[in-house]
Amino acid sequence: MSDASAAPIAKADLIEGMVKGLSVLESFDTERQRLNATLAAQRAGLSRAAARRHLLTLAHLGYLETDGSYFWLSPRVLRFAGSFLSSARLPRMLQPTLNRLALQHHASFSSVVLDGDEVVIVANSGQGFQRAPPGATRLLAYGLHLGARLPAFATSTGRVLLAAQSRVALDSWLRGRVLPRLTAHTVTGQKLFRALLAQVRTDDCCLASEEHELGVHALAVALRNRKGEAV
Amino acid sequence: MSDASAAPIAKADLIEGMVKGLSVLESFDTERQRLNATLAAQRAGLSRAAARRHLLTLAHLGYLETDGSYFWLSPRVLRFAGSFLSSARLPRMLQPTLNRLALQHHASFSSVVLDGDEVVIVANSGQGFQRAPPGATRLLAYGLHLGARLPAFATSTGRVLLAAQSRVALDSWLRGRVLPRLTAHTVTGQKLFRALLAQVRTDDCCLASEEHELGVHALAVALRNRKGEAV
DNA sequence: AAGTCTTTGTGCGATCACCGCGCAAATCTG
DNA sequence: CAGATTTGCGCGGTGATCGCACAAAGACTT
Repeated sequence: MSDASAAPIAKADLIEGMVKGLSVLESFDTERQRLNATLAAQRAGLSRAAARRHLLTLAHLGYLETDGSYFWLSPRVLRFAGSFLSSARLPRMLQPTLNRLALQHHASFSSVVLDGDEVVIVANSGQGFQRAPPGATRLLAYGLHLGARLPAFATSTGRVLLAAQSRVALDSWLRGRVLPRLTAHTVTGQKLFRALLAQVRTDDCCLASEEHELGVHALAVALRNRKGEAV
Repeated sequence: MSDASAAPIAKADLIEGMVKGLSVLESFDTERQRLNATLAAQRAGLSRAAARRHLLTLAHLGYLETDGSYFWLSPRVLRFAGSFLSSARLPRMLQPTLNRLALQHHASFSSVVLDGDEVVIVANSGQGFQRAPPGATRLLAYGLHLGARLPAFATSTGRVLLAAQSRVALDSWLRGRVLPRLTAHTVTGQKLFRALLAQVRTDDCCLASEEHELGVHALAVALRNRKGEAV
């Protein structure tokens, strides 16, 4: 979605079959993991017959598994993740460092990049160590696996990345965007948010306490290029 | 590829656009990470113009990034990995355990599943700890990130999974398969390999020493359902 | 248990999206 | 600077895809 129409390649000359197919594949998201043809159709926004054909094709190619009526993602989709992870130098270089940090501090560290409205975790280490310290507070709970996505504006890492954007890029990002109140502590007003980003720019780091989820505190610092680290 | 034609859904009624598109997306593999239109065309086996259109479409959808002539995977492909990881219970349940094991033993642990000829890493922990022990031998080197793929027959984990297959499934898997000699220690003969699997079945675990890569030793055990653990 | 209503699987014709060709522009090379 | 090679892209024909409609199966009601 978003604003790719502004790109110079807006020749509107796209392979429709693939657009539909990938939108079907994307309709398997975190909260809806098993779909039948009818559900996938309305999620992907196309007719039931078409959705069924696409599901069948994806299953045939091995990206989905099926019991005949329901479909779910197969491990084959990890092929893309594997290719990406081995190609992008960012996660490859950072992973050992993250592991060391996690080991030393008994906390979770992640590296994220911005993708549209959300941040994507591209490298990760440390969840599962929470039971080590006596507190046993289980800080970072679920869903922080690789590839997980969180709203950029409400996370410390996302704010660092947003603060690093150019003025115009940030303006277009904020244009018409609503900042939903995820918890009682979330900063929501655009004015307030801009001030917050300015603060992040001068501090070169960002602390977010329970703005995205209650009980979760996070601190992020920017890398010369880009990266975030979460506690 | 392979033999999916044996499936009951062999109605040969597939969405061709998506088949081509995904084969383009898959042509970005571990050893070829940046492609231009011409290269992608011959890798995916279609005409240059078609490949270009597919690349453009994928870039438009955000799965690829481009500088105008070359294309590479964007972090968005991790979306699928994220969805899969949050849907499959296997990696979700195992991750904390793997982390604990890695922390306690200063070694790497992975959980894998079988996908075609290869095993895919679905959960992982511990690489990067190699510098902790005095030896500093850096055992498990590169490429063992999530989604990485290794030939099943030459890895301890793959053999455990193969040994757990039914007789007929195993027969069809082995039919006409060549077991290339990856290192001087690789077991290659079909007869020998079958005997090896039988041994694995009785031992319920498998040790592989430098059969896939020199300097790498691995031990795998089966889970009630399925899983492997690598050192 | 039978009838009825909802949901799912699939064939068919019309439509239009895609393929490959070929040319022009750009880039590299000597 | 000219030749050789690669790349970008418009055009028309062709065949793949879409949505409809029907049939079968299941679910629910009374």
